[in-house]
Amino acid sequence: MKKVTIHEIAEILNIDSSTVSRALNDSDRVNSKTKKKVLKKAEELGYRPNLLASNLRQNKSNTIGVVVPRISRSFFSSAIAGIEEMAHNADFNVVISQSLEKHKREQKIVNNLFSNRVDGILISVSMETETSSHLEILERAGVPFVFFDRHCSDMRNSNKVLIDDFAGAYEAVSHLIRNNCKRIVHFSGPQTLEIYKNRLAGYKKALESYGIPFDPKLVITSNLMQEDGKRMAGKLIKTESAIDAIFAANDLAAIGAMKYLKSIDKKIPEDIAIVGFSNEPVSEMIEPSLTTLDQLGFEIGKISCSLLLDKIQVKDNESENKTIILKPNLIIRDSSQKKGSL
Amino acid sequence: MKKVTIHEIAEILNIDSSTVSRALNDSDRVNSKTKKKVLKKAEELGYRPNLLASNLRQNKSNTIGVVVPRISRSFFSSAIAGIEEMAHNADFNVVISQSLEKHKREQKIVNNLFSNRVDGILISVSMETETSSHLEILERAGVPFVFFDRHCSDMRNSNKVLIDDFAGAYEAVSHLIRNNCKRIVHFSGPQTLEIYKNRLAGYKKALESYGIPFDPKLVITSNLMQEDGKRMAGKLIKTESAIDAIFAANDLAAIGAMKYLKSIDKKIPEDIAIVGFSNEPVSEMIEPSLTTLDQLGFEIGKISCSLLLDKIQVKDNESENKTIILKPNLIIRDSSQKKGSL
DNA sequence: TGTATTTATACAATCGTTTGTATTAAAATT
DNA sequence: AATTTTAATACAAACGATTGTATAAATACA
Repeated sequence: MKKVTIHEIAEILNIDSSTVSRALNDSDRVNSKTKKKVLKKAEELGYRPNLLASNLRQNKSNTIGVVVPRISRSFFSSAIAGIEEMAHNADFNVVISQSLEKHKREQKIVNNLFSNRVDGILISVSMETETSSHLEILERAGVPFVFFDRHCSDMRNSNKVLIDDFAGAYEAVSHLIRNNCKRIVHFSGPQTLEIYKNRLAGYKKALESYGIPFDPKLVITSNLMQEDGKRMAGKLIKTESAIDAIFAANDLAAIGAMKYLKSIDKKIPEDIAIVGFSNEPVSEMIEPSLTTLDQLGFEIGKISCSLLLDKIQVKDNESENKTIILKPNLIIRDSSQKKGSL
Repeated sequence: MKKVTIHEIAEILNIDSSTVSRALNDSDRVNSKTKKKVLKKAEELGYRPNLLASNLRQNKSNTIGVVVPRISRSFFSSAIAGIEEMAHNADFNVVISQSLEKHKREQKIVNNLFSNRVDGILISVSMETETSSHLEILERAGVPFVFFDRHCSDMRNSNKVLIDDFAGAYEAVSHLIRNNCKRIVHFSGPQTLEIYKNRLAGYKKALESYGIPFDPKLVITSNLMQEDGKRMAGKLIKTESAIDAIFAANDLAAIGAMKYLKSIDKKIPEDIAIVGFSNEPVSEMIEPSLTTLDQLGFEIGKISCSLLLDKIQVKDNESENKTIILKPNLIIRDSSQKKGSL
């Protein structure tokens, strides 16, 4: 019923607890016969080390904390898979928390991770997060952290692994243009988030490159839920009859639009071509399958974790901060390829 | 750079650390003026309690551990959402781990949670897990745990919150029959798993209730991937031309079948009605939207967490173990309702 | 005024480890 | 045989909080 400690083992074997500790940690300061006795007794009693005590003493936890907006989003669960693979290889534990896009919860989580003395933190901030003040505590105490995908732009000097949203958007829109689309709508997200700003910028740049004038009426901002996609598509069809493509800043909004357009008998991609962003699993299941940008979740997870582990291991805490940028992959499916195009 | 402790605060204010501790915990044994001084200084120095030390001393962590096969499965992420809601209300923290369906990893996770002295554990076991031996350590030390959805059937007496797969399948098939379906195919899963056995049994029972003879040729077992669904549908169309409905033991296989049937111009639900199982998000996004059984992930999460919190709070550890069984909800969508039926 | 009570704080032990230093006995070296 | 070295273990102080008990000063009561 009570939890077994090294002291009990020590008492039973009539040796000191420090010897038991060293035996369990396979130190060469203890005789191999004693080691065997200790190991046997520990096994027998079902001994499990108290990591609270151990971590407290050693001032490290061999654990990294991960903070994401939602674990259910495919990009984030893939990233977590990558993080766990890398961390477990290095014999680190991983604890996962989700902010549910709330800044308050994110703040609480960071404080809690810090209070539990994790060795480092990987974070992708919530939509509500505008400043990095809740991370100051980490800087002050020298706890290394790495942003992935979403970062705090007010923090001039930080470690981050990002997706090149600009390049992704540019490629997506270029693809649409090469498929003979001329009036291309962009569904954009909250402009507080860097990523949506960059996707919008990539959209504009692509238009410019191909000599298509930018029309602000074709950019609509929302929270990019499926319902938003439907609603926005509905509004557009009424006011802008000539549109021939939609580039949505996420898949959900793209799918919402697609459903609405199908319901009013628009053909996709013949009448209106659609491209999403994120490569959610659903994007290849719907019909027509959705062209989208894969954000390399697993890859990002691995890379950012490896960067964090580097920071943790070199205690030289003034090592240069790093920014790594990955280009998303355009996955071309059926929703964007008008026949007769190249 | 160094982490702030109560001792530093004590030294600066020239008081004892025990007073600082009591001040921070708002004890009435310390003068309100002193409290204010302490709080102000703590804030100023960016003090954050060391929970390793605090939990060690108090022999509790206010944390519950959650073990699931994969966080990316919608059912599990919903369950986690339910767990977190309930836990946070009760001021408990939640740490999430995924076994990735590996028994070895599950074992490691359980040991690690125990070593970190979580107050209780919620677990849905991996596909590979056949016995409960890796949970003995919890029983021995009196750490309460609750199974949800998937449990260890070798453990005679345990706390668990389960889905009534039999009833769900029965309801799904009854629904098809009431929609004038007579030759109903069942896509079943690995018979090693309780859940698939029960779904098959529910299917049989429904047929029996409505006086439809059971035909073993209409039951096909696979791993229920999307490809399996396609393949099985293809085979069936060739050999059993009279079929008018499919009840698949998961959504993926149902969607695979649906895609194949659409590709050969079968009308759904007019020619063939389809029902899935699990209510994956994609099931309402595809067309026609898929009738399926919702497994009440959020609900299960809340209920099992509440059960666990009860066990944690009554230290009387010989309180009766509980089994709670929830009936899944049939979500009727477009894929199963033949027109002209009731 | 002297004693009892209250209030505010200090002291010290504790949680379960780890780890530097001290101790003792045995082995190796001279 | 005397001394040094090595090996194996014991002792004790940490890590940072909590908490029971002791103490001192201030207030209340007689």
